[in-house]
Amino acid sequence: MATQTETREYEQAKARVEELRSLIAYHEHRYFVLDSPEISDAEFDALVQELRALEAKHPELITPDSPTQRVGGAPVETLGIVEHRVPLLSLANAFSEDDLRAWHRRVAAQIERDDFALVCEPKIDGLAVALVYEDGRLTTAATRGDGMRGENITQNVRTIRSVPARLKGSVPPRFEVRGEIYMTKSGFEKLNYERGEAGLPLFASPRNSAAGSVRQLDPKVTASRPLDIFLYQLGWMEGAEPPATHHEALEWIASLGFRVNPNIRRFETIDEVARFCAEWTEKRDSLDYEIDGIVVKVDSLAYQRQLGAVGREPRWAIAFKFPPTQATTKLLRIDVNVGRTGTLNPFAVLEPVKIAGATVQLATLHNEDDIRRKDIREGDTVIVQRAGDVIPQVVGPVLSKRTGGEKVFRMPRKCPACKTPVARAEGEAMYYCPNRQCPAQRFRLLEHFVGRGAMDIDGIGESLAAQLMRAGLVQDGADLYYLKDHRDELLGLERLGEKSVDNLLASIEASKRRPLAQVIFALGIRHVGGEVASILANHFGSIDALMDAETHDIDAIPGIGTKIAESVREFFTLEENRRIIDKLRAAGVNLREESGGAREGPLSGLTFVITGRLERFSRDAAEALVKRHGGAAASSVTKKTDYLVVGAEPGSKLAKAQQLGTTILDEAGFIALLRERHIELPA
DNA sequence: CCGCCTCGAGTTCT
DNA sequence: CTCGAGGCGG
Repeated sequence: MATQTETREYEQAKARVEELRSLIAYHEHRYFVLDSPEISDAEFDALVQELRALEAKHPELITPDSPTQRVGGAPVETLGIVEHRVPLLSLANAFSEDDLRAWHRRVAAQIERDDFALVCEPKIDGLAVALVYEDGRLTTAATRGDGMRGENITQNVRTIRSVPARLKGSVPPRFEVRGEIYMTKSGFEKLNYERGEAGLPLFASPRNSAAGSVRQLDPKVTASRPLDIFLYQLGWMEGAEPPATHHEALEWIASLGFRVNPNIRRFETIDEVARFCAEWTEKRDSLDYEIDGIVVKVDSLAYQRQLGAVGREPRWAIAFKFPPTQATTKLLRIDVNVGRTGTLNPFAVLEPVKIAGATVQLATLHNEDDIRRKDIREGDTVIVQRAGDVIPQVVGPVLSKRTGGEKVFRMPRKCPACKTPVARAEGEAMYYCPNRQCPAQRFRLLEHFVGRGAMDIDGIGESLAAQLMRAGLVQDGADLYYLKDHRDELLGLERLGEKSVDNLLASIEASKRRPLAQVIFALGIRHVGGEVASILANHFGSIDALMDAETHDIDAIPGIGTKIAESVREFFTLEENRRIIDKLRAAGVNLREESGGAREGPLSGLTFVITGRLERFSRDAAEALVKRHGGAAASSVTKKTDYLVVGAEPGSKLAKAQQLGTTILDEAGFIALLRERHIELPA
């Protein structure tokens, strides 16, 4: 009978649907929580597709916790209100180590002992949520709200892939876990970039972005946002004995398949806690999510009960807050610099503001498109931060502080230095001053010529370079080699006595023996940096051979394409540039490759990236050492990187390497590796 | 033609 | 450190 066949098919489908759901749940856990997938993305997608097809055929098998429902249900009119069974408290803040130790003393006094354990957790800058599970299924997710009542965001939280919709094994019939929903920095950047392209208003920060995403009425919007979650506390539970300590509770939460932050540590003393806080103050930027402090909690739940709360703040926990690396200040105006290649570089002139220990007054703004994308206007109140704790950066305007008197920036039509009309090449982001005689360009070119990696002449900085040009003593780098005939004029310059003139002339003299690659680099040919200069020097062996080369001769070299070849060719066809070469030659500057450097060595085939500050040698010296022994030194971490060598205060490269699973060496490890391969270290 | 990998260029502050 | 752009393989 037909019905019998149908029933059998239905039973089979039902069984397969169940199986697929548990398979998918398992692999999602491997991928999103443990970060170690067992199957490829394509294989995973195939499982989801199969489930989707079965559900389409048998809609009655669809349940709200099915992984296919993660893309989001129907939009709602408004988010409902949820009453928290146990209020979500806020935390007292500690702004210094003293505050932290004072808190510890108060706790010790109240429980009458000082040998209690503490748990430290990075304080994620996101959105606090409470998740309620009944019979192993997620039934309610709510925002913190005012601590007593929050908004119902269950539909939206179901779209976050690392939140288990159903728990495995035997679990208490009802319990609540608490955590923080956040957006990764990389996800935020990508999202904002896409919003900019689509002409949508930008989010100010990953935190804002996460909050906005979670409070969407349409879960499909939430599903499209790169959200994730860390759980950090057991709210309440029924029908089972709760653990005795906070860290055991965390272990239990992790064992259920929730994501728990891997950087949580348990300590016995406040000294260790203080050290932990200090460490993270330094390396907070190495994570791909924002943290604004460290939460310190008393581990024992019995002590926690004994300590209780004052008002809305528990006495058993405190938030150690990092000094802010972001601040708001006024953007006074946008000025424009001219680079050595003629590029016009806009930068922000800010009302001075202290950020992370330094007073920031200037910040680069890259180009006109970037300013427009971020909608930054002159007169705006802006958020400023120090990327990697160093380089100041304008994040964006504070729209609520707009008065209407702000001015939209427009790139000047004429070069600010020489008044030549500027041009913007088709499809390029930068404006150029096309005038090769532009004084600003010549000045930057001279600075480049004497700089490190180029002719490396000590004693010429910004001010002396400017004076030499203003006095008419130097027009280009080659003129430096004729300064010895103008001793008297040199002595007439500011802050230049007999002794400094001698030193200056000596270092100019010494620079005549730089290798060919550095001379080529010093010329400042567009698209020719240190790397390309080195390739050209190796290939041609002398300036003369390079000067006489045709475009196709240069183009044929691996690593060199048409753009570079044309740029080199154009440089040497210009009379003024050939004259510079003549002057260098007449002065006795080395214009040929001294000797072919040994390329093979014990590090052949290995690629190193060096980041942070090393103790034993400068980064340049370390890179030179690697290259001298056949290795390659790259500037950014990719799949091809074999070793990341990490010094003090590393930046974002460390996170990238951890993400890719690159082997990470500290300085001692690096030195050990060199010794192992019998490489002598410089004195 | 697209996406990945490298390199080039400009930059801050102490 | 950042972004943009050149080179090149798929």
